[in-house]
Amino acid sequence: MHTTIHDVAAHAKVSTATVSRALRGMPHVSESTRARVMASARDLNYVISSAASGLASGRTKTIGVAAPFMSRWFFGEVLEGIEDVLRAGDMDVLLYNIGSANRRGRFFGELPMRRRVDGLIVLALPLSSDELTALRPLPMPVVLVGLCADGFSSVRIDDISTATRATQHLIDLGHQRIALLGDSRYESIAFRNSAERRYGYRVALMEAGLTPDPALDVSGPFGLAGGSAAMAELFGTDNPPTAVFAEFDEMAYGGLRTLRKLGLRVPDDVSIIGVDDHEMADMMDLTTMRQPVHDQGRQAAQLLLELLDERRTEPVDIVMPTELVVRGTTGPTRGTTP
Amino acid sequence: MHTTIHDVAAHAKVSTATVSRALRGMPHVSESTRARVMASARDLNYVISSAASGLASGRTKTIGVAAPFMSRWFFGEVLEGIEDVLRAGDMDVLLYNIGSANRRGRFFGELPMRRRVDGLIVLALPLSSDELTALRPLPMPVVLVGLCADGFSSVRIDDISTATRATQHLIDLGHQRIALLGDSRYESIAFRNSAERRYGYRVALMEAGLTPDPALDVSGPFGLAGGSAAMAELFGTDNPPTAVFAEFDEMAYGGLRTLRKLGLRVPDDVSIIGVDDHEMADMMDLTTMRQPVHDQGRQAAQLLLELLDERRTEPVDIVMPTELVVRGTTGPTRGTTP
DNA sequence: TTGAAAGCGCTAACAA
DNA sequence: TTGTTAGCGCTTTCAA
Repeated sequence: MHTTIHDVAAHAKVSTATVSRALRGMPHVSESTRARVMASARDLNYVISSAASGLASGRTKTIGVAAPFMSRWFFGEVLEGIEDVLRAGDMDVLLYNIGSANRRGRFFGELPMRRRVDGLIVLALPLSSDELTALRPLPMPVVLVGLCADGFSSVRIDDISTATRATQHLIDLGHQRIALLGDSRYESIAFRNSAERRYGYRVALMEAGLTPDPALDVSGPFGLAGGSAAMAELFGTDNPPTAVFAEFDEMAYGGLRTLRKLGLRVPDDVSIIGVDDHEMADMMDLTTMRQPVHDQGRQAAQLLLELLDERRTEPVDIVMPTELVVRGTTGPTRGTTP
Repeated sequence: MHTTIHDVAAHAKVSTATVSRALRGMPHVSESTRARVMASARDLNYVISSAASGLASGRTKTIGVAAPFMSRWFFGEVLEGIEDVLRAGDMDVLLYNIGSANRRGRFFGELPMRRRVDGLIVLALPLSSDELTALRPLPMPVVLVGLCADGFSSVRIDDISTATRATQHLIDLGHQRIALLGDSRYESIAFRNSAERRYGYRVALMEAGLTPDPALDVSGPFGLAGGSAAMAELFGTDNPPTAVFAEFDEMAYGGLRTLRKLGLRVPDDVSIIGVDDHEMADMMDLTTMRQPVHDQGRQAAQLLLELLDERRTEPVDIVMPTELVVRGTTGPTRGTTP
């Protein structure tokens, strides 16, 4: 059927043990033997059986990536970064979509990846403490992306200071009534990103001597529609804001649509700033806090590789920088600038 | 270390063969035995070793998904559909990013997925005939998404008629000078989507008695920037079009940006239509030909499962419907409507 | 530096 | 319906 290590061994006139050693680049194989083995492998079009190799060695050369969605920009970018680094490290990537409550329950309840992967990357998922507890005894390195938790390695941005700087940008432009447009989905289990961005927003207000107005704190389900609805809520009141900090660019887009429909001009009537520097932000001329997304994926994968070969043994929390990108959706208030 | 099938067998007081049968839902196991085995497995927190199972059975319960990018909207949507169906069929998804020439060469040259997966889905990738030839002898079912080729199963839309209908929509509005804004990347190896969309555009023009003007056939690399540049090229001439058919929504967005920068109004000065109904199309108020993306992923996975358990043995070419979605970027020409 | 041989944890005949 | 047993194709001692 398939060429096996035996075929290669016979062809190269060595034992299967030597083939195994030669092909994996292990020491104590003479150069001439190694060359002969590699040539045989190539000639016979040999591919290792990962099942056999995994069974014998206990290593799968595969890492799992778990995420609550696959179709969102953030995921694709991070995944690409992860795949890049892992493939270069000769690892495969196995996907776990744990978007639905069902899937998610199974994933943390049964931990079906246990014998399937050598390591795990968990993506931008708000984790309950039960879920973290489930993950802790896993006999493999785990890296979180977009969040952090005690005892786990992680790669993320500083959501608090990012939100503070975004809000500060609006304050610097003279705005006083600044709304928060947030993601409502995970309020119950305290989605860190969202909770921290909200916190950072409040910090900026307080530092400027402004009092957060609960009426200016609105949220909707993540995405364009949620942003759209939340913005409509803000402008359904008689004392709307002059500026809005949206927790995610994609929600800002939805907000922009609502503003346009209401006939409000941006930034003349309302300023808006997001977070991400999403691929369409430039197109939408959206002022935003840029975060390195692709690189977070690369870093996470790199970290996992280091954890795997024990170049690193202690968990680390890698915080990547964010950057204010000023575009056309933020400007001075009408009130303060003549 | 880990609980194995032996532990479960001992605990349930049966042989490992019976455990294997019971857990896999095979026939000829008494209900009481099956229940006992399942209880033991649960009690012992047993997870099968896919390596051992794969080695013994020859099946990996994994399918590979190869794509030239991970970070694009189309990929994420399709992937989500694929993952959904496969996970329900108890299959894992392994990722192969073959975006770079390097990766791509290795993938088709070595076929590293040979012993790793039971089936393969190839995504929206223009395949050279050499690459198709490399794929053909694979001893596993292969399903193509977004393209089709002799002897392979596929799921796609009819690019030709989709382009024809898009162009027809512009013609119906009275336009005569209609440009094509295309993807230049794969011209050399005849990227089907692009080539067929271009062909469909020409068909519509000819049928309407219009002569395709080479000056109105522009292209740039896929994406916002490419669309932007191609549109600039169109309006750098002294006889620009009154309407533009963009092969992809994402290129239409880029085109829209250029039009806005040039101070041209849409649709008063220029109409534009895309293909996809990308997630932002509604936001951008873009008229487009909608294609079912998530569903193409689901269908492809479904097809693969059927091929795997031999409910289906012959390749099929599934063509999914597209639909004109009229929004605000297309309207009558100024010339023809007073 | 190389080889012989004992598993790794399952599945699949075959037998009972 | 259940058990026995021989592999599946590697890796990894241990010896040579």
